Amino acid sequence: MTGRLGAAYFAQPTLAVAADLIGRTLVRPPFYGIITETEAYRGQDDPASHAGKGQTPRNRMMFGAPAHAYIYLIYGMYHCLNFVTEAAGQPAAVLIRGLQLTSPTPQTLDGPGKLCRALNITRAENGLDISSSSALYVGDEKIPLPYTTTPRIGIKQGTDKLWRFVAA
DNA sequence: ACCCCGATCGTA
DNA sequence: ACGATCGGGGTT
Repeated sequence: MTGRLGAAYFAQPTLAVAADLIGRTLVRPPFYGIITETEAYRGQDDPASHAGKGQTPRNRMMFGAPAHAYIYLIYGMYHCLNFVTEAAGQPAAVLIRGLQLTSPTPQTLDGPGKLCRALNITRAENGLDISSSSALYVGDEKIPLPYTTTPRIGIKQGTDKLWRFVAA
């Protein structure tokens, strides 16, 4: 008997969620995969975050309720999947960067753009409530995986923070 | 209206 | 090391 992670889970501090998601199962029927890489982004005191300079039409999901998807287009051709964290009004999210697919075909997805491309995730689903959607959610079972922390990838500010979490 | 550039990726 | 590709956001 398994369930899913809901609003109470994603309302936790962003760093804790980003670390804890390593080893959990992302469900995107017909795809299942173990989350192997994440990054934390917070609006406050985080110049690397989209929400670092306040709310805009693009980043508004980050300011909303936890357990919703924040999906945006990057470099004109790739999408990035995030899960909104912390309480509504507090801008924060966790970027899902790596997945070890187990079904329907074993495959390593290393990189947020590749991940979204493989799972057919686009901003058409921006704002999706992953606490109730059957199209996308995170299972509550967990495989304990050791992980390391590093600076986040592809940013020019905030590189001093070790907010990237990678399964060892 | 214009300009810059990005939480990326594949190829060279 | 570099080009693809385009929308967001700040500036004129």
